[in-house]
Amino acid sequence: MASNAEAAEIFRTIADLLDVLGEKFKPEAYRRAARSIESLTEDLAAVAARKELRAVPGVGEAIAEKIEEYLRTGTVLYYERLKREVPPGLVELMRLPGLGPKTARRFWVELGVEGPNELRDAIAAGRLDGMKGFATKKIEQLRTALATAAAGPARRAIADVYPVAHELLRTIRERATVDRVEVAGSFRRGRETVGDLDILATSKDPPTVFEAFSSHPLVAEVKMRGETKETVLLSGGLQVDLRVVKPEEFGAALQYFTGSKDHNVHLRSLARDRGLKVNEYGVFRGEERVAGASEEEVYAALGLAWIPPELREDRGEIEAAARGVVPSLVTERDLRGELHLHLPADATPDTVDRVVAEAESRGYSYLGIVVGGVGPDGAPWRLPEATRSRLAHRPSSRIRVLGAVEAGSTPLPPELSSLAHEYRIVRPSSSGSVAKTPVEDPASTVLVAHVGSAVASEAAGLAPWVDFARRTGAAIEVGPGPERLDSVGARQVREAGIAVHLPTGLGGADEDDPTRAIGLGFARRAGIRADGTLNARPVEALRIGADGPSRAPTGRSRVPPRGRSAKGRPA
DNA sequence: GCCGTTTTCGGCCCGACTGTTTTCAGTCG
Repeated sequence: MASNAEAAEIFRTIADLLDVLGEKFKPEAYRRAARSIESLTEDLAAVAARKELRAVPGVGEAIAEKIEEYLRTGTVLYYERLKREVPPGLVELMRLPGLGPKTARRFWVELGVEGPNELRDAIAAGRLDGMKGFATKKIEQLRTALATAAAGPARRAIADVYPVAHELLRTIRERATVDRVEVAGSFRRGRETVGDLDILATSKDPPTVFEAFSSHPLVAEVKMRGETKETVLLSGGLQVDLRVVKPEEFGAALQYFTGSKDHNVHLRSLARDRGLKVNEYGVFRGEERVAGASEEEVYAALGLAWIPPELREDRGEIEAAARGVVPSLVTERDLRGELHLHLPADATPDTVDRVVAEAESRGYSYLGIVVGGVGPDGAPWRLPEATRSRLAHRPSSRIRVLGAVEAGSTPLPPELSSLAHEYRIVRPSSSGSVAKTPVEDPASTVLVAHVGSAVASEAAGLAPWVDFARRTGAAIEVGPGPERLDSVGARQVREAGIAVHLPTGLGGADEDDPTRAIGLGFARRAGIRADGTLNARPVEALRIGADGPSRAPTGRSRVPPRGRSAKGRPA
């Protein structure tokens, strides 16, 4: 079964194999194509059918042909040939830390070593002794690399890393003399996974920053320490880089270390064309620094509007910024409420008061609380009577509370019922009464939550949900966790003209709860704006079937079909 | 192998750090 992920993997392996063979520029070309293919929102076969493969960034004539060959036959002859030519173990060797293509090739050619096990044997037999460039320290380094090779997955979910990142930031701020501290890298770009953390600081007293950082209890090992940079491993194995730069360099450094690599490469070649040079210290014309203190300044020096980190993937954002048409993405300030709040099963009236107060303090104007539905065991459930009563008879506040009823109220279309958990119906507590029975009016379906992990990750799996949302006017939820949409799914939804719902993390356990920030990041990576976000709309614009059919015409006239709002405007 | 409001050929980001070097190559991000 052909898939984008498999095609990307083939091209990535081709790149590795070409690396071992000593090719200079081809490997990067294949890697770039692999990255592009991975981030596509539709299946390669569909792109190929429209004859638009060449429009994918990094895909030219040769790679387009190989993609077509893959779609036709399930493999690529060039790839098969390379695999016969180069022992597969060499790719594994290259993935060891500190061991790159040049060294892997030398081991292969000079020692006949074809993989990690043979390298281990060669070291034990002393066959590296006397080899040029390999003294005791280097050999020791290889030994540890081989011993720790069977480590966990290289990239981690951003939700797992988020609390760690904030803990480190907090410690540095409290215990060192710093002016600014930020996390850069793919964390700042809001990617679904991060390989490591890049922390950036400015300080009048850099040693105190390194000291506060490396003495943190989470730090297990200092791997490397220079004058401006330190690399450590946390006890969980996560690598964290800390750099301390001068204030006048902070913007340039933040830009540089936020990436992505493709974005930076593009930016630098643009700079070269204009007689400028960009590095992590600033933008330079000859010896003269023309920008560097802020990111805005750096982009402006290149004739570009500032680009939000989430868009920096070299997918056309630089061209857009050159024309001054960077989309204004949804922000935290745009959110006006929450439509998918679960209270604990034993929620008391006090619980209700607390979340309402929290929503009020955030400046929200509505709160959709799930009052009943079908539980995980398939049985119907409801909030306790006292709690529902509290929802219905609250002291007055600016917050309008809506009662939400989960799946089982309106039949799921047959093609979805096996896939997913639920979609949602929200109904206002107008006249003070929270809905006690499911609403059957299809006009009141406002939200699809939990499309499920298998669905969220594949374009084809999401298609029935997109159709469903189009028919019913529902929005689809984006955010962390296996059952919400990631940024790739979110982009597909936006391109279909469907709105998203962003979780707010209301009632979350602590302030480091990453739900809201991560959901926003995914949505922003997908290019979603406030007008494509259901819970950025005023309560009057939600499609809530409150007062029966008589209100329908008015309701419809006030509520733009969701399909139109996110579409039809330049993204 | 890709790409192009200076190019269809000749470029392809750039600096820090390490280990091994007596001036630098390899790796990494």
